[in-house]
Amino acid sequence: MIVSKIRTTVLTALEKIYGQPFGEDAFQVNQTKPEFAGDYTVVLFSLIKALKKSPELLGQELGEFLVRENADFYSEYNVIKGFLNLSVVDEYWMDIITKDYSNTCYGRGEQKKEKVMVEYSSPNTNKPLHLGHLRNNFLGWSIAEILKAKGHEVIKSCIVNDRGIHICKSMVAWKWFGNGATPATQHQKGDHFVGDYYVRFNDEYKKEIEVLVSQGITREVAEKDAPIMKAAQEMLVLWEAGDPEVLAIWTDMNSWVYAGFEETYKRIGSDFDRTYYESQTYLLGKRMVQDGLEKNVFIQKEDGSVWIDLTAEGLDEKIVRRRDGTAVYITQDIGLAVDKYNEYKCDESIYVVGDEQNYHFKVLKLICEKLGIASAKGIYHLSYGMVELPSGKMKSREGTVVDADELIDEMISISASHTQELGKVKDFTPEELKDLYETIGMGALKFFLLRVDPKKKMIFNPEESIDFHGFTGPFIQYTHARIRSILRKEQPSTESPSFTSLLPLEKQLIVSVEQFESVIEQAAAEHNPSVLAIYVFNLAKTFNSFYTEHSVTQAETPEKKQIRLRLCLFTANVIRSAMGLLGIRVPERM
RNA sequence: GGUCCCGUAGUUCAAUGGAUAGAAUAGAAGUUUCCUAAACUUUAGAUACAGGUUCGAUUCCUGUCGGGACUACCA
Repeated sequence: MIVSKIRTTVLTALEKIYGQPFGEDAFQVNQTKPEFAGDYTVVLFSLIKALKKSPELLGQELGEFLVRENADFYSEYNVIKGFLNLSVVDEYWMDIITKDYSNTCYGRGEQKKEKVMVEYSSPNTNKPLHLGHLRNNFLGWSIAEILKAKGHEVIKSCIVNDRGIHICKSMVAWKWFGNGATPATQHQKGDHFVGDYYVRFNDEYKKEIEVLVSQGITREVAEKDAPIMKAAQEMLVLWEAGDPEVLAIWTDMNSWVYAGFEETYKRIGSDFDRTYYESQTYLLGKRMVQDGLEKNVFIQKEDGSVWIDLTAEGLDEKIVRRRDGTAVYITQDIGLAVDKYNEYKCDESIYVVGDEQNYHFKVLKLICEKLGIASAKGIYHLSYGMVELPSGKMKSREGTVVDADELIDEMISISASHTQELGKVKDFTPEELKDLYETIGMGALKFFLLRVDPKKKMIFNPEESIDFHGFTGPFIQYTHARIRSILRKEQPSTESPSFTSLLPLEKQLIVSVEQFESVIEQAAAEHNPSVLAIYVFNLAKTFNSFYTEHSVTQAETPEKKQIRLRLCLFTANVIRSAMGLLGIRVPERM
């Protein structure tokens, strides 16, 4: 990577000129702003105290030394205030083009020893997926791929939250109001079918509370005593006791949901190496609670409920087992952490879960540490912001959600109508068209959700459809299609072209292409796919400027043509590769 | 009440303490006998407010105002 090469030469120079060693991060190396001459810039301010030099003098001495001692690498320098701008010789860039223009694995790292688990998606089996889940799925999948590209061994996992009081809620509603209906009888996708009963439960629950309140009961008591809520709680106890009738309903309803999920996962490209089920991890969790009780990590209250006291850590008391002996959410997460470690012994275990659960994961990590679970220190909560509507948070219970299946359908149909309007692919077969519409529609959707820093909450306005122009997936896909169109006409020859100096836009393009490796590194280190999205957009933009300004097939000279053909192939490879890390396909034509 | 997060162009997003705060979109004006105009070029437009730290603050600290999350025997 060029930045580390520059860093090394500067460190060597500082040592040789001033006899002072500096650390790796003693100064910054940035790309030079376009309004100044140079490729990369060394920021000198951080060095002036230690060297007792003015920034201008330091810059002059350093620049002069670098250009003299590394004449095969630096061509010239200039100093403006505390900024040393360095130009790299064209031969260096030509060399990269010659060496890697057809390398489809360009920028990917060496195999490392680290083993990482990425848990993502983690659906509840009581409702269909919505836009928030899509952000989770796209992020988790992308981060796993980015870590693979960095060279890590990655296991994608999924915990299905298939038990618990929330599942019992939809089960009770189905039992009371379903009259034996099934997705087949209602011609409905299974996850949507079950989700409707979850909503029905909450509607009935609210009604019951109002009735009780009107009878003079306080709201707090009413919320506890509402018959439908009691029924759900009783059902959970029966479920944990293995009651055959309850288990039968549970098995049926879950299988309906799974069928629905499978369809959606297939469309969005989510896949898992290992799927865990909460119904199988909660027992281990309960054993760990028992274990912790004996170790005095947990305390039991008079009513039988079990807690952990985290007030010394600045947190509260947290329940880990209910009064009636049933497991809560965190109980199974403790069991799962143990399970995962025993099975894979990963160095790091990443949980892709929304930031509303920051507290939960703080607690989980603390509990695991206190219980002496080996994997505790490797637990990393990749906390992402919620997707909100202009009116605020989406709530499944209140039906204010953007349904994943509907949104995907809409994106694909918009991409179809755009494509038809432009009429560039009239010779495509119906199958090819279907594939193209999906590639573009999903590309727009995935890019939309991944281009934003995961940590930040984002706003989605359902009134305005997701864009297909500008900073979008289709913009980049289109750039790729244009390049492929050139390459269908002509391929770069395998003979090395003779050296020609690079024009500014050619230079800009190869500089951008070269950054791919360091961008992967940054994305992996920050667990942040958005840096890749921003990068690949800028690369495409740079290519489009180049494309408008310079003809490839009609280049000024045969040498120029060869260089440009290579730049085209190189750029197309990096675009495909970068988009691949975001889970987005790029078409040959569009 | 306690803990934490966020306030950047009309809008949606950028900016490891660094140069004149970048993009996209919406607005205005242009570009197609020439490799795909889902493109390109030009233009106008923003750091909530008040202090502090320093060579330098969107970034760090304090306060004010505004918004949000968590603090469930929900998951």
